[in-house]
Amino acid sequence: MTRQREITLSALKNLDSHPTADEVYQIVRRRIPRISLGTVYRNLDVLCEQGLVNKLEFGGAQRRYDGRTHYHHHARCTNCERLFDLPVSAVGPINLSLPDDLDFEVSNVLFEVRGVCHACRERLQGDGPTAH
Amino acid sequence: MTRQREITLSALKNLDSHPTADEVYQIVRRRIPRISLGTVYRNLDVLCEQGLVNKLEFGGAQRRYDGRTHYHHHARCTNCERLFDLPVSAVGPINLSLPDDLDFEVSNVLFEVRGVCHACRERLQGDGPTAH
DNA sequence: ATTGTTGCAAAGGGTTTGCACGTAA
DNA sequence: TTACGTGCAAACCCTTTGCAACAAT
Repeated sequence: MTRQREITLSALKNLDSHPTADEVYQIVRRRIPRISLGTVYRNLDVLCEQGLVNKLEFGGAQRRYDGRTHYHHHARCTNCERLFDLPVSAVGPINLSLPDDLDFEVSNVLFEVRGVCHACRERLQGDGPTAH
Repeated sequence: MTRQREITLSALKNLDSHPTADEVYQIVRRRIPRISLGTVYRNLDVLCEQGLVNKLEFGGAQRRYDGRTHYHHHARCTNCERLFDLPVSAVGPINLSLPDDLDFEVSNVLFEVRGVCHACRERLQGDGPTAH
């Protein structure tokens, strides 16, 4: 556990957002100015393998990282690309019954709740009809 | 509706797989050898906007296109990256109840069933303990 | 000593874009 | 004719990688 890895981890743990690798890089850089983005990527990978951090990959969007590793879902604003945590209770139980003849071994199911967040709705309304 | 766009559309409609843009390109090229990959991308975009085709974006995987536009889910093999259609009935009703204070306007929910397909499981078992 | 990690810079893969030319309406 | 679509190639963005120097055990 190098200084670089340690600080990368604590940056993520102290954040309650879901930063991209580059955002993590910018934060870590304040304490280790010469760290490289490659190192941040590598360390985030290692920390994921160790289960200390989660990698969030959403369709058509940049990868993000999450310092909270307990099981939860996310809502993604398709306007500003921010993510919002959803408690597990926000999504009812999932009943999967795949066709037998498919013979597919499910390992996990990923939800992606997409929509527009509060802030963006306000902004879009303001912009809407009267926009320049 | 140009020849390029027409043939791109029919390529996708005649396929029951979920090709990447490049796979569509390879197919269309057999009939329009000088078509460019850029044109295929642009036409797939237009066809999506017209609702004639669907764009499938999965976390951490290459984008794929789907000529069947009725509502259905997919199972994705994390080994070979192939997609398998799931009838709507394979997934029970989704009950979302987002926290009120989040004030998030949901537009759609995307499922990603991940696992290993039949063919890959067979292959992996063969490879398994006795692999090279 | 040995293995793992770093910074750097370049390569990589998929997708998008600027441009001048060509084609559909 | 006018707007739109095309082929080409370069740009783009995010992520990964090769490498030689360096640090951890």
